[in-house]
Amino acid sequence: MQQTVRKKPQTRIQKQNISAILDAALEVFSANGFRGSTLDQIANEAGLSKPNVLYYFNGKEAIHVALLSDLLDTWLDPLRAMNPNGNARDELLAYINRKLELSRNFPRESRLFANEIVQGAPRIEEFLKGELRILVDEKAAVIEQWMDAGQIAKLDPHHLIFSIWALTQHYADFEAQIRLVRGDKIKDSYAGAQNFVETIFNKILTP
Amino acid sequence: MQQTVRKKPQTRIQKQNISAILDAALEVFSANGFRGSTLDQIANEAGLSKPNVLYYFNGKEAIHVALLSDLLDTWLDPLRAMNPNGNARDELLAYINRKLELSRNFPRESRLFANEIVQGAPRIEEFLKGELRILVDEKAAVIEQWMDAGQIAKLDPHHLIFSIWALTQHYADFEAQIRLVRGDKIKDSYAGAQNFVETIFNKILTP
DNA sequence: TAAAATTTTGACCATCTGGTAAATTAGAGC
DNA sequence: GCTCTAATTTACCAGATGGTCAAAATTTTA
Repeated sequence: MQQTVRKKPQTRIQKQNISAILDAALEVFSANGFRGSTLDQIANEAGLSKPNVLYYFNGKEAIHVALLSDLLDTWLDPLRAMNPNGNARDELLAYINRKLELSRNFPRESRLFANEIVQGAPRIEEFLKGELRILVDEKAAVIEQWMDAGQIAKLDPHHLIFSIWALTQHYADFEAQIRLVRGDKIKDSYAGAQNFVETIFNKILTP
Repeated sequence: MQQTVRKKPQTRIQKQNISAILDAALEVFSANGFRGSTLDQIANEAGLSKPNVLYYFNGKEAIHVALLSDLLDTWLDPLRAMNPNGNARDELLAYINRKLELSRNFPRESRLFANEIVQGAPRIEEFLKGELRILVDEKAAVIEQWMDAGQIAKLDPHHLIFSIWALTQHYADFEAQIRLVRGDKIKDSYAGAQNFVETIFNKILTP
């Protein structure tokens, strides 16, 4: 029973195929959701046969879990990196920029996440009300202190965090909408995004 | 061949069952996406048998199309209602409030839409690059005039519209995340949302 | 290079799922 | 009531899909 988590070190072939499967699965799951994706699609995308894919993972669900576990970890990083002792505005704008960069560089991961949440987050409920909630509450408290100290405008810190998520992830999750509405006029959906987001948050945070 | 669109007037039973099917389908599709939903689920939710559902609609796709057609029409209304001759700030804030109300009152519709977009908008591509694009470009021009006239801050009007969508729809589409992250502390995901959104857009629009 | 371990494949299966056809039941109009 | 139409059900089917298994092919190791 070979799995991603194993005692023995991975062989060359294992490393290569497991990463090919995960990449293929990310492509397929992010574009079709869990139920909308088939093992055949994933196997095809990975250039392997279906039984061969199942040789490396215990099932469709296991691939999805492996993908999400990898993702959730990195998903917290930008928020975690916000320094309570730094300058309020700088820290928040840096966070916003990290989040926007994440959307830009990992749109498939963002959409994988979005698919989960839109459909009620059945598979990441524990993460959301566990790790994420603790981190958010902690950072919301930090933001509130900054506000109380008059460094930035007084706002609901939780809503502020949500608004950052909404705006930054929108560019990845709703990329299709932006692309089609903007048409061929715009080649890059992110064109002007960083500048715009930075501008409005500067205004929002000004007391 | 009975369809939603028919010459003969609908009978009492038809009206009742078609609306039951559409409501059930909205519930199921918005929670699972198109491929993730089954006719059995819809039939079950509607309290009918599967063949009975197919007596009223030509197939799974037809139900989905009927649902989306109904939706797309109302989706444009808030933006359409923005009056070029009105006061810039009032018009934009009114639009934002209408959009937020729509999310609050029709979260399933919002998620049905979100599911489509996240997965690449295969079924509403024509709408997005047709009707929606025309309306958006038209309203973006209006906003730009307001900006040029100094009524509101100079920003990219398209990005401004996207940011309104991102923020208002976030409360419906990512409701699961908000609910789980906030925990039992908050009963209503929209608590404080209107106040927050209005506050930040007031700041954003101030020259 | 031969044995051992790993990797890949082809042939299958059980279940799910969208959809159909014919027969049966219920309703509306007279 | 009687007839005609509308509505519903029962029994299916064909294809898709997740998954299994044993045999074959390949790679690694001794």
